[in-house]
Amino acid sequence: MATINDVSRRAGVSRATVSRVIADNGYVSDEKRRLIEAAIAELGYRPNTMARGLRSNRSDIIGAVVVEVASPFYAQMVGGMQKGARAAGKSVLVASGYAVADDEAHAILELIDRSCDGLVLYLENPLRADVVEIIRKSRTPVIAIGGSECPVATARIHIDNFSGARDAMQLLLDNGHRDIAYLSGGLMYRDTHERLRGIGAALEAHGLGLDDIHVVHGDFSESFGFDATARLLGSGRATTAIFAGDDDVAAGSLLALKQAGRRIPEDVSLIGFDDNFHARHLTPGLTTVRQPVDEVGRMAAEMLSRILAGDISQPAETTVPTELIVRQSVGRPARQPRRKESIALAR
Amino acid sequence: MATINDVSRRAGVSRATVSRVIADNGYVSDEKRRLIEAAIAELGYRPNTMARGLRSNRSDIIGAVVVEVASPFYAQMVGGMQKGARAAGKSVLVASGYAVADDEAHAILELIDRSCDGLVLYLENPLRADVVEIIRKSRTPVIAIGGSECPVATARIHIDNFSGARDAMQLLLDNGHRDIAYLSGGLMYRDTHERLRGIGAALEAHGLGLDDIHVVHGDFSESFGFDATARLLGSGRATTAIFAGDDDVAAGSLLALKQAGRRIPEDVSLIGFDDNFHARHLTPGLTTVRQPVDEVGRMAAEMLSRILAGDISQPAETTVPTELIVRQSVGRPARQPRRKESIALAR
DNA sequence: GTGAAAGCGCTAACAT
DNA sequence: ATGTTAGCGCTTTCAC
Repeated sequence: MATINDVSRRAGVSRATVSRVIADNGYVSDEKRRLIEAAIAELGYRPNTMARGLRSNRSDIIGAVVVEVASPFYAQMVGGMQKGARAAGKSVLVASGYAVADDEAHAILELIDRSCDGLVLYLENPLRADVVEIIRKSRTPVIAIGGSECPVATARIHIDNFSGARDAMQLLLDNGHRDIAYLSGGLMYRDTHERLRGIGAALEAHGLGLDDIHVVHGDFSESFGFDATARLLGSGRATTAIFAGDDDVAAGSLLALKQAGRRIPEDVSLIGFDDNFHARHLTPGLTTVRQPVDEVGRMAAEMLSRILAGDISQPAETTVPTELIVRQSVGRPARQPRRKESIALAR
Repeated sequence: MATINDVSRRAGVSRATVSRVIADNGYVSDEKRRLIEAAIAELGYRPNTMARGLRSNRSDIIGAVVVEVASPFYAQMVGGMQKGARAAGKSVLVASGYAVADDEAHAILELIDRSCDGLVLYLENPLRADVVEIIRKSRTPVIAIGGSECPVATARIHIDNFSGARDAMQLLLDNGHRDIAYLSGGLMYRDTHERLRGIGAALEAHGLGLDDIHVVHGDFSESFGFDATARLLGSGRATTAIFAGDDDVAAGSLLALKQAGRRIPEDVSLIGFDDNFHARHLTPGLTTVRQPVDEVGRMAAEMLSRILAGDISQPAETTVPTELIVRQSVGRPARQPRRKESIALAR
């Protein structure tokens, strides 16, 4: 492999001048520039990223920690980051934190060790103290997305779970539902709390409170959706609508409803969260709340690039709106002999 | 940030000895080792990967090019690679090639420039000649997965599309179907050809040939599935079973069938390929062929690690089996007045 | 505008 | 078993 030395010799200039051409900074006369470019082409020279990084202390790599790259949600986010990073001539190195504190710590350390210029962190656990220390020392800018608190974040991108959940709940209420179950994700997630607040706000607007619906806590998984729904149906509780913590939960819930012979939305309405790839492929199409995941990823990478370029005029906190996607899984509840007021309330 | 110099000074040894401890090679007395480890801990020393890489010409990074990280199929594959790489203490740097020759070339060059120790390539286009040259020169080992030819591959992992397609077609034939449409992916993919061969083999075993079914060429997309199926139905052609090129195509096909009021599998049977996440969530559950994508990713990373460790006893070519996943979308065709032999043949 | 010189932090011969 | 030495390929003052 040709080195910068070979190029400089061939072009009859010093290494410094070649360096100026590659990095495209400093003054170089047109003549020498042409000579150098010719030499580069002839030799098939490619700058050595390691040597560059060692010397300049930059790697042009953005490190990203997500919960699990293999899952569509995060994969899309990473895809967005790649696009944003590419525009700035940077690459993305991803590590999965598997929502486990030590794995997350491990992932971050790995990225720091690789001299990532900046980090995008989607964590599910509070940062381990030693990791906080190391990030601080390394002076690496950090963009925190959603998830848990992050004391080292230079900026934060945050999906508007509050409004998303509020809109979803409002849709159910506006349709006349009053016997509603919310299959919530775990309380360790900030998302969960925010969504609960959003749900509370929607209920309040209808003169109700969280106590008036049935909240079940579990996790963001299909099996939770299935089990919780099966239990719900078995309990004999009147439920005309289910709000699932996310689309995976909704998929499980849907399966349980179908197995129990319930029609959707005639017997039970169902609404999800995320607008996963499969949401529209469920039958009926799942009404849900879209989180603009790819866009969030792109934004994170772009923000980081700007920060790295020395642009400090970054808002510390950005909120990205969600969008209600109406498909076929929500309808009006059937007349319910057991609760007269539900008819009265349904305009 | 502390350097190896700080550590050596603090421990009262030479840098070389510290290096031996970090890299865990060469002889170091227990006493000095203890001293060094203490110094490392006290200083919070972390080796600089760039310096290391520059000197040793290894990066412990595996580069991967897939079609598109954001898509669930490749995301899972990358997830598998991460797992395999992690076991060997390596990281995975992913780039997307978007199935565009120049993007693929660009992605590979980027990974090579980053001094990846090895590459895992899932490409959809023949390698550009200059890229072949550069990979050769860099002497980077390459694992090629599926897709197109790759003249620089050290080893090849290959999903058994032939058997998968053969099994799927056989299922249809065994169920008594004779009026079958195959909604194929593009002919530029090796996968497509192999599946066609598999289909041919199944047909042959039943005394038939490819001419006896209706093959439509398109791409691996939901919209192709929808359009092709709509056209099929509009043509008045008798079709009792549709074999979709992949599960996305199947999803589109299913939608078109439902919109046309066809019952699945009573009126038309449907089979897919991939076993995507949503395959089981379609209604009815989609019978399909599972490709063990994550496992392929893991294998690729492990193989590469072994090759990098100097283990040459690698089989040059590995084939990973597919698995027929039987759900509810395939059944026996209804009696067909138009073709008596289809009843006779169905044992 | 260009070159000379000095290292970035580490590893790998080689010597002891 | 440990230290000495000589760079890996590049960038960046600092002169001129």
